[in-house]
Amino acid sequence: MHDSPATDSPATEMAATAGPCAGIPAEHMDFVRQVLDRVGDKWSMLIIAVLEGGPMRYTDLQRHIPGISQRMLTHTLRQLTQDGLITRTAYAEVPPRVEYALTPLAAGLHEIVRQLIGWAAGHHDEIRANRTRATRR
Amino acid sequence: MHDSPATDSPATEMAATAGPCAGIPAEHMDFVRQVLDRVGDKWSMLIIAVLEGGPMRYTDLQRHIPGISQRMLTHTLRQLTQDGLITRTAYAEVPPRVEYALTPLAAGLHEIVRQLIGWAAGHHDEIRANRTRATRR
DNA sequence: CAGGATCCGCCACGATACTG
DNA sequence: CAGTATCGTGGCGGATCCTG
Repeated sequence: MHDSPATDSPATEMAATAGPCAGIPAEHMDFVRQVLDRVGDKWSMLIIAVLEGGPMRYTDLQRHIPGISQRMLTHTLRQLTQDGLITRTAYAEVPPRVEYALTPLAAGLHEIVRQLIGWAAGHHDEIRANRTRATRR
Repeated sequence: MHDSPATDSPATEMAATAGPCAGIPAEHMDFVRQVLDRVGDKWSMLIIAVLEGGPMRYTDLQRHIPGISQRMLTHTLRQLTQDGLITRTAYAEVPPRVEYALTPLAAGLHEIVRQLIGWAAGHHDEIRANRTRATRR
């Protein structure tokens, strides 16, 4: 990265400025990648999806998400909380109780991801066909 | 992967049916995950973004995407071609020439991802603030 | 020029055991 | 109940060499 915008090789035709995303400066790239990674993460979206049904406790989350381990649950929960996508509320009671809930920020993200899922579902058969087609080669 | 046993022990109470996404059957889950993985992939979206500027050759792609290795370029290109997101056209010439181009299918996906990027850019500072705030802890 | 094959480091993820 | 700590492993991704 770090392509000099103005003073680069004169012979080479530049496309990095206009190519990549038609306006996304390279400085934002790493950040966008972080968001994409979070979305592409195996559990993040699952947790958000589950949380859509209302606030939930640690153990409940674990019970509602079949394959997840404590480590990953805690880890993902941390990341999401850190990003401000969910809130963590701990009640100082005799039996410790902690509830996780979505923030409005998460709603916007989830909405977009929902579109993505819709797209995936819509072109499911199409991609499926292409994929099995290549299997034969 | 391979997280969904589907037919598990009868004694275990199932939550996967109603919990996860309030309408997304578990059967589609694995497929949706595959799409999300592809989106969250480090290079896929970069390649698609670069290809938006028109068809491009192997070496050109390599030159336009700073950190990518041949292995990953070839690998990702394969996957995308296999999914029908891009097309591979090889010209039988003395200096071998291969061009990659986007399919209309990719346009739809890229459009959604663009929204995602827009969202990321829009809430960039917000997330950034939350993140640095947690750094102090 | 476009890629296949191979080796390897790294870390994301999972399973287990322990704690406040 | 809600985590933390530690260890082991798989595979993702990079570097390098070689081929059609």
